[in-house]
Order: sequence, then C-alpha cells, then structure tokens
Amino acid sequence: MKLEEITEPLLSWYEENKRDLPWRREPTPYHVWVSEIMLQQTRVEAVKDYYRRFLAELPGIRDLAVCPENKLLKLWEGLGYYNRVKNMQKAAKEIVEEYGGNIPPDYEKILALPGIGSYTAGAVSSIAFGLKKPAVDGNVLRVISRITENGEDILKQSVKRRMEQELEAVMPEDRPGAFNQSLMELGATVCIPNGMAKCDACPVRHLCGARAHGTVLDFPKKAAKKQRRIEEKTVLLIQNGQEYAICKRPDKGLLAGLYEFPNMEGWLTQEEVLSAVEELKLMPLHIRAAGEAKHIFSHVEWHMKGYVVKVASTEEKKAGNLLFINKKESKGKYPIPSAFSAYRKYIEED
DNA sequence: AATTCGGGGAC
DNA sequence: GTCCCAGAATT
Repeated sequence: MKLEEITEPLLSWYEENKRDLPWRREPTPYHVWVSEIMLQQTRVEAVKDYYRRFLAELPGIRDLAVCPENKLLKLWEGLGYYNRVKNMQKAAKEIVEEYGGNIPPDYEKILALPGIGSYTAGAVSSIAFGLKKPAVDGNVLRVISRITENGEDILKQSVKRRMEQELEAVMPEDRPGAFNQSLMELGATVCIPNGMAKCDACPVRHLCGARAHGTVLDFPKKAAKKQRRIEEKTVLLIQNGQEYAICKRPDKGLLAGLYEFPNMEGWLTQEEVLSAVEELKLMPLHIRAAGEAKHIFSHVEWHMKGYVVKVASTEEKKAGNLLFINKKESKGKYPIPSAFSAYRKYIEED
C-alpha cells in the first residue's frame, strides 16, 4: 500500500467533517501558534475557553511580549505545563526583537523559537503559512501506525522522526495544512484511542492494514510507563483575620512561579506545625485539622494533610516570603494550581 | 534515551 | 483505578 493514497480520501473527508473550532475561524499565525501551544498534551474541549480568554486579553504578539508574569500565569491557571506559556512569552519577545513582531514564514526559524518543537513548527508552518511540513502528534502516530500496522513503540523519538520523513514525502503541495489537520481530526474523532475505533466512518478503511486483519486495538504500541512516586505533604492555611498566607514557588521545576499555601515535606503533628509557624515569626493562637487531599500529577502524587492555624494579628502584609491575601485576591490575582483546590475551597467557604 | 514537566475527561 | 491527550525541554 502506498501511503500517498490516503491523501485524497482524507482531504475530501476533512472538508465534510471538520469541527468548527475557535482557532479555525481566523487562522492567523499568532492564533494558530497560541492554539497549538495550548493543545500540547491537552484536549480540545479543555482548551476552548482558555483560548478565547487568552486572545481577548492578549490579542497580539506584542501584548503577549509585555504581559506581566502573574497575569500570564493567571490566564494559564489550571491548564497545566506552565512552562508552555513562559516559553511562549520568550518567543514573543524574540519575534518582536528579531522579526519585527511577525512570526517568520520559515520552518527552521519557527522551530528555533522557545517551546516550539517539530510538531508545533510543522503545524504553524503548514496551517498558517501553507508550507509543506508534517505535524506529527499522538493522533497521527496512532492513525499511521494502524494503517501501516507498525508495531514499533510510538513513544520513541526515532519512530516519530521517521514518520515525519515519510509523511513529508507524500504530503500534497497545495493543502498541507488541511492534510495535517485531517490526520489529527481523524485520530480525534474516528480512529480514537481507548476503545473501539469507528472504522465504519473512516475514509481510509479500505487502505488500513489493522482494519483488514482485525487488529486495530493492537496499535499503536507503547512502552509501559514507570509508576509515580508518592510525596507526603503538610499544607498550612495560616489565617490572619480574613486573610490567608500564600507564597511563590521557585521559578524552576514543578509548578514553577505559581503560588501555593505554605507547606512542608512529610506529615507533621500539630505540635510540629505550631513550631514551624513560630519559625515564620508568627504567633499561633489556634490550630485545627483541615482535612486531607490527594493530587495526582503525571509523575508524582501528593498526599496532603492540612491545618488551619489562626495567628495573632500582624500589620505586615508580608512576613518573610509569605503574602497575606483575601478571598478576592485568591480568585483574581494570584495563580494557584489545581493541586491546592481542596484547600482553596476550604477557605472560600470559611 | 529517559525523565520531567498538569490536569482532567472517558472508561 | 488506567489511559492519554493537536509535546517540548532538560538531563
């Protein structure tokens, strides 16, 4: 079977069946770029509202380039992989400095920008600029591995690279953006993971090896992932009148640059919590348990126990690296990740 | 080549 | 509970 035979049926099917998505309305280079960054490892439905809000606040590349970090992270709050938006701002500054504020219509230059790898460079190049470059994401890897019955581990970079080469060789010159999107659309709506693919609705079922042999569910192959480690944490809701303490996380690593409730490694007893609060130059008046919570990241689990600690009134808005904020500020100003949602809720009900 | 980066929806 | 998502950067 020649891979290029999929082109015509896919393009015809795509024109009839493509979803009406926000970033398909006005696919400027900036719009395509923002959408592709948000869509990295993130479902379409989760992205839609973030996309609209982000562009309403930052309608152009120059707006992104000069946006304060807290506002930027607030626009991304809850979406995850926060380095995406930090890298996007770095790239925006480069685009302003190096390219006069416009994304250059050049695959290699796009690929060189922070946060843009082969997939995103291919997507922006093909969709926004009509360049013949493939955009191989998880959907495409699944679709092509089923059609060609390729049993290699799709998590390997080498497998992805080869698929990019093979697709670039058979892509149509005239509609590369539609071609790339047709493969992804097929993977997202027909040739789906986790469960039965809707082969009856597939425009290339007559070309699909796995379909012919009844082995669709055997593809793609992926290596087993290693299990998560567990971290026990104690979370403090330090209450000063109507305000609660938060602090800023380091600017590298997990949840970099976001805010959190003060917390420490391990499960502390009430006595240990009280001494820890005193270490912060605060005077605890009362302590009570605030419940337990679990949060699962890709590679680690947090098992948290919380305490509410009322402290004697301090005039200071800041104490050490602590920052006392009220409910409204926690909602509107400081980006606090979902890992702490159990304790944010706790405060909002207080 | 492995690991580290979030979060949530579908099953 | 598991899977995996329009992946990229770092180690």
